[in-house]
Amino acid sequence: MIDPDGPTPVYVQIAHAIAERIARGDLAPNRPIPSETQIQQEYGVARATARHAVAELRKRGLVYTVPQRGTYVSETRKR
Amino acid sequence: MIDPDGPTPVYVQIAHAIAERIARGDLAPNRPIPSETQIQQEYGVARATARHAVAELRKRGLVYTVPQRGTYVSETRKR
DNA sequence: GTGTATTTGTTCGTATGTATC
DNA sequence: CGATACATACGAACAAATACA
Repeated sequence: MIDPDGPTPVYVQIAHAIAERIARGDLAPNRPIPSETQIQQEYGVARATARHAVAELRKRGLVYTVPQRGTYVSETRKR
Repeated sequence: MIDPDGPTPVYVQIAHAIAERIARGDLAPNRPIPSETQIQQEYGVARATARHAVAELRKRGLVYTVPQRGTYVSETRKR
C-alpha cells in the first residue's frame, strides 16, 4: 500500500491512507485514530514519520490531538 | 559501566548487563529482575530506555513479563 | 473493606544524530 | 542545502491491575 521508493513521501502516503479511512467512515468523528506506535507498526516506519503523517492530518483539520491521550477525528463541520 | 557516548545503544548495554546477571545466576529463574523504575535509577536512564532494555531481553527469551506484576527470569530450557 | 504504593501499559511532546536524496 | 526517514533517548502524564498494610 505504501511505496517507500515512490515519488510521494511516505508520511504523505500514510496521511492519505488514514484520510481515506476517515472519509469512508471507518474512523468516526471524535473517535481515536491509530496511535503513533500503531502507525509505526502498521506501516513499518519510524515514529518520526508516523508523527509527521499525523501532523499532516492535523494541518488539514481532519484530526485533533489531545496530549497524552491520543488523536481524534474532527467533528464534521456544521453546515 | 554504561557508556552513553559509546557506539552501542544504552538500552543494549543495559540489556547486556542484566543478561550477564542472569547468566551468572545472580538473577535466578522465575525470580524478578529489577523493575523499570529500579533500572531507571540504577542506570540513570529514562523509563522508555529501561523498557527498551527489558523488551530486548524479552525478545531474546531471557525473561517474561507479567502485566502489572513484573518481569521474571525465564526458566532454563528443559533438555 | 479501604486506601496506598508498586508495576507495567500506553499516549503524545521534544531533542539529537545519522544517512540519503 | 533542505526535505525525508530512521534510531535513539529523555520527559510527562495518565490508566489499570496488583499487592499490601
